[in-house]
Amino acid sequence: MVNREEVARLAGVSPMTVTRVVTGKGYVSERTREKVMEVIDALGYIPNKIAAGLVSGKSNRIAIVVPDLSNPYYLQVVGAMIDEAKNYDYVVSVYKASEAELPQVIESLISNRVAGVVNYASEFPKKYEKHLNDIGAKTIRTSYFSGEFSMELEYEDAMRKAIDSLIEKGAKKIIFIAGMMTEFVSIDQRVPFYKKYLKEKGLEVGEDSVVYGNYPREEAFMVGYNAAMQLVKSGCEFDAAFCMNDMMAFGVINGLRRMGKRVPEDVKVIGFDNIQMSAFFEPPLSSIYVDTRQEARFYFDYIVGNPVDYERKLVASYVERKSAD
Amino acid sequence: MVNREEVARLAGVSPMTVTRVVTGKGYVSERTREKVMEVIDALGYIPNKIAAGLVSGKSNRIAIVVPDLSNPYYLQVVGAMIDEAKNYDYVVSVYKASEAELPQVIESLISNRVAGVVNYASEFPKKYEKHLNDIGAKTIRTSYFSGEFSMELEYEDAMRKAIDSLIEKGAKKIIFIAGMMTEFVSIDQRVPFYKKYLKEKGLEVGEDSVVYGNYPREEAFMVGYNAAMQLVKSGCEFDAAFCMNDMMAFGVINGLRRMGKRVPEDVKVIGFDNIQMSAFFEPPLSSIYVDTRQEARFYFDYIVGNPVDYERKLVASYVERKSAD
DNA sequence: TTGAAAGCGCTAACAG
DNA sequence: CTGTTAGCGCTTTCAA
Repeated sequence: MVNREEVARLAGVSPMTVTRVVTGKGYVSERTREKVMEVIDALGYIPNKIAAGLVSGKSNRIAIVVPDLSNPYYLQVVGAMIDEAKNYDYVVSVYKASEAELPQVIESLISNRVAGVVNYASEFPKKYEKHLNDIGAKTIRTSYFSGEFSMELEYEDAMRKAIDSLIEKGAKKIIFIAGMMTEFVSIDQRVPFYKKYLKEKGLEVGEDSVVYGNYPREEAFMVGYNAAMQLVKSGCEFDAAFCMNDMMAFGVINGLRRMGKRVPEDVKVIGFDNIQMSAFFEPPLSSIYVDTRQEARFYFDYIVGNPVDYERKLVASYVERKSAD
Repeated sequence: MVNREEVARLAGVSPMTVTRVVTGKGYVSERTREKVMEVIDALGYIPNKIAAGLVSGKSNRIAIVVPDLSNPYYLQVVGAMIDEAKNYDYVVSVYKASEAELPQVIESLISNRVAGVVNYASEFPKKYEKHLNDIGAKTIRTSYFSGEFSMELEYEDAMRKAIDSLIEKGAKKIIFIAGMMTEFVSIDQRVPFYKKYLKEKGLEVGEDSVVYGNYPREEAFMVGYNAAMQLVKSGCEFDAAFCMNDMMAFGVINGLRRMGKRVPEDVKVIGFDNIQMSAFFEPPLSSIYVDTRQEARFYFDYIVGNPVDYERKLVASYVERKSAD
């Protein structure tokens, strides 16, 4: 493999000059730069970033850890991160990790000196806090779990609109299909707000109003599907369901259908995330969402240390479609 | 950041001994090993793989490059690769790259000394062949494009079954929605076989029998959606459609519906990949697929250099569901 | 079974 | 504007 030294020799300069040309840092005369570039092209020299990273202690890698690759929402975020990363010559790696696997993944990230970690999987193990700090990695727990990277997520307005609309259309018993284990949901602001607002509106909120589940250990779709079947079998008389994400909502709709219920006639369904498919599903799915591109941009600005001149706040919107009509 | 030297000092051994304990290579007495492990745990020492990689010239990273993150099929493969990777302590990074972006991505992979690249995006630029070879990276172009990593993909049997079934149910004009640009499809074996077998069966195969498109520049779903609308608008009298992948098929079904056609009554639709959703879509989608886990296993065996004692051949299956009934 | 020396390819810091 | 020196933290190789 051709290295800096070889380039330097052929170009008749010192290795350091080659570095200057390659990194674009420091002064190099136009003539020298051209000469060096020629040699680089001729030899097909590709700098070894491993070595560079060793010295500088930095890498240009950003990791994004998700619990469930079958959920298009994460991929939307990943996609947005990747697009954003191109502007800064960063590279995004995706990891799938359950809560149990997270430590192993984090350790690997530390070994590899990532520049930043966006973690949708679960809490960062406390144990690695110092390490992550030592290597200067910026950590972000997804906003759903109000993390160390503070960004305000304004869901309440959108949820209010959604619930108002359901009530207006005659909904009496609105279920929240959280689909996750209790511990997960407990850090999320949506369930508490749902309860609060329903009470405010004088609607019934019972023990059975929130359905927990096995997500992300199980795939969102299946969680929703099974939840809906269970719910109907148990004789619960609900006429609307909020789902923690769109994939879950698709599962719920299919589960309901399987049990002979019609959406939206018998049960109205609303999801979160507004993934692309939602507009095309049958029936088109109502959903609440925040702008993924924006979300990615926030994360990125934080990780690369861009000066932030805007308010760190994401406001959710409600999109009504046939599934809640 | 605590390093090998510090561990060595506290454990009263040489740095080299620490390395031996950490890597598990070379002889260390049980007593020494225990002592070292204690210090490692106490200090929370995490080896720096960047440095290790620099010396050894190897990494434990495998890259997988896809053209379209919104296509669940790729994610299924990615998921399978990740699961497989765990058995070998490898890490999988995912990259999204259009044909134009591929060189940049490959260059980055070379700079970072990846151990292997699974490339679904497009052809490897010839230019980097030598580099990839120099760093010992195993390259795999996806099997769809009969790549340098030879693995036989047996689609014909499944396609034959699918087409037979369509004909049996009265299909007269079967369209193939390739959805990709011509150059892409030209390396794929499916379109030629489709044409050949249709002729064999005495069915009409005209200019308009294969629909090309903008995938992966555009998302599969949208490509399918638009293709279906166009097709109907153009007055084409087709009664069945093969789609290059399931997401495209979903798009097609929704496009048809939009134009007032019923699936499967007016048009029968079959996809490729058999992603999880397909079983739950309305109507459930017929599909042709190969076993993703197996595919991932093959790739992995090749990359890590496992001895291969099985035939490198993947046989596709046809799953019939309501969309083609 | 353990240790010492050499160096991977690069950047940082300083000197010219 | 360009070069020199000194490592980054680890593995490889050889010697004890």
